[in-house]
Amino acid sequence: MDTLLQPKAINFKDELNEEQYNAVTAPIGPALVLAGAGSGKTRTLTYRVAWLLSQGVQPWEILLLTFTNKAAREMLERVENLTGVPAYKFWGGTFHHIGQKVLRFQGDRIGLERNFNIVDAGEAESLLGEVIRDADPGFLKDKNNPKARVVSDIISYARNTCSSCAEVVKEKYPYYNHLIEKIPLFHEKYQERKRKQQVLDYDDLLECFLQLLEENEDIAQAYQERFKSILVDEYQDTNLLQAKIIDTLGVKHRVMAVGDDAQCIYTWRGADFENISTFPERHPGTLIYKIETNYRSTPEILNFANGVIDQDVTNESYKKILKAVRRGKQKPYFVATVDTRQQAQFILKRVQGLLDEGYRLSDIAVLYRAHFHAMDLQMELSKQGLPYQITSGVRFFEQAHVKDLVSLLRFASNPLDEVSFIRFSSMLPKVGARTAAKLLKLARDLAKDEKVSVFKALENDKVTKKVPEVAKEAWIDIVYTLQDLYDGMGSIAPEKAVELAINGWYGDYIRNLYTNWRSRVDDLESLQGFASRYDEMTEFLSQLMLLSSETSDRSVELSEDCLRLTTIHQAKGLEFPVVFLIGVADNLFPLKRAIEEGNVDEERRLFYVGVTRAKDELYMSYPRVTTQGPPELLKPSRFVAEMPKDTYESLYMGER
DNA sequence: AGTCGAGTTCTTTTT
DNA sequence: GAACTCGACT
Repeated sequence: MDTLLQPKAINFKDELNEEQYNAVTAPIGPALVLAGAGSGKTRTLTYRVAWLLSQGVQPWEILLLTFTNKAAREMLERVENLTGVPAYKFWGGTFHHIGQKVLRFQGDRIGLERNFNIVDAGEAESLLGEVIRDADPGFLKDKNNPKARVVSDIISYARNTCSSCAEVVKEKYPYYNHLIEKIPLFHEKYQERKRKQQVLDYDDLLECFLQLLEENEDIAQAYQERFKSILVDEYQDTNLLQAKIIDTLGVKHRVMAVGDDAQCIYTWRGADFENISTFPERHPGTLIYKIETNYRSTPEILNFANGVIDQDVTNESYKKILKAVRRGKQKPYFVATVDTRQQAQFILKRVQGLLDEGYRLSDIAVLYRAHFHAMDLQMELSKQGLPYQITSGVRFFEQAHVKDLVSLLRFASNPLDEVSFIRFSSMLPKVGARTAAKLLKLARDLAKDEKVSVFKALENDKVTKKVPEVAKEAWIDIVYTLQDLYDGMGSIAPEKAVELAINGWYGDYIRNLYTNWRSRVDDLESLQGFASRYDEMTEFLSQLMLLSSETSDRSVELSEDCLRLTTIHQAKGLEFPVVFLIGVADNLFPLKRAIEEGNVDEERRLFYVGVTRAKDELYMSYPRVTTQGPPELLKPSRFVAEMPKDTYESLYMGER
């Protein structure tokens, strides 16, 4: 009977090693899979899904939670290839994505409208800034007080760790102890303000999700019954809030958590690998599976990696030693260069050598701790005309012109969203946040009195006469665009809406504002292309806000074969035949700030993640002098210095 | 009161 | 390069 539903016959025993096979075929029930780097974690998860299907579990009864959008996409793609079951049939995505989806349907139970908007970190910060200015006008002017950014960090950390702002201040920001009353107050006002505007920040997507489940027994039960199996990837990087969501959803003891405590690199966002060690207590009957065979790297690289993580003393709970199966080649290189320019030249030269040996550019990745470490390298690459793809700080959807345009759509979709209103209004001459807020209030009052929509009220004389003279013409144009968008909100597709907005006032505006308006219009057109993938406005807008990993690398899209530059955080889960780790010096990696704050162990785990991305060859390098800021002499990173000398090979460039 | 432009400083990691 | 500050201008 169960063979009827089995889409493709898979011989699990033949295609997996014993460790993987045991985890994949674990009985349905709570399970913890401790999978070391390069041990085939994704493969295990993919086959687990296939195995569940073979046991008669339906795709929509499986929930797959990942940490990034990319991971979710890749995983489901592999499942589709393996089983033939299309990816969309599963519930899969980031915690934020799933939270958004559930809240869209059932958020009304906790006071959310269906068309709530999502604000990104920057918008959340400026909203908080406004709240603070309202509650305490002098606060941000005082240099001794934290900036809105820092207050935002404190609040966010508290929310993600399910603790109070007061506790976070006490433990992580003792020098702000005198603000221990104020910050919770800001927090409270901030929550109110968001709710009033029907906007959610990233943390809300998790927090409200949990709240919904906790306060509504029937909804919680429905999901608990629905999901026969919940798979969680990168479990070591979940925070307490996420762990609670999983525990609530998986109360029927059906969670399989997959992770590696040695790769926990998100504690700054509240991740807590204790979630792993206490998992068996919270899920009685948990079976534990260890996968330690590494298929990725050469023994030399693994030996080095094992040594790196061995120095981490905080983390003894589930010690793993990765076992290599590959044959050796050569030890990792550690190269000292004179400065960042020479470091760049070294990489270019070595890349050329690798190409001669038969590697392709796409086999090679350059990894670093922070984006700005790669600045010189970028310049050198451009100069030499070597194609590269960088997943850089500024992401496609975060570019100003994209956000400007989207703010029109967002306001049309949710007219309570003041953040968006202020954004597009501020583009007008002589209009800033204050004037915009005033105009909106005026229009709202008017709409209420005369029982018309806000969009109609915006064109009323009483409002327009408060618009600065120079901005009047543009104002009317915007209002018409908004009205068109609003009228079509229920009926027109997102693609059409984007088109409407581009052809309206905004299209003219950027042509006059930017000299490179051509490429900006191109961006907006690709946004339109992206919109065509969605039928519903709210879905499209949410995706925009949650898909930050979509990058703005239009210059290289043409050539597939190019060098990859990324931060280690973004390289998590990826592998490359050849890896260059740059900036491997104390104060760069580990970062100065991390040393000062005593977070070296997290940096070490991050270093470990970087090292274990490499399959065949690993090059670590550092500049002896940095000219970023005041010139400074750098020493080799302690992560390398503390290693036995015979685990790597030192090279020296330039004069001593 | 609020906007604008010039000049200055400092860059972590992500949903 | 962006985010901030400061002083001038409307």
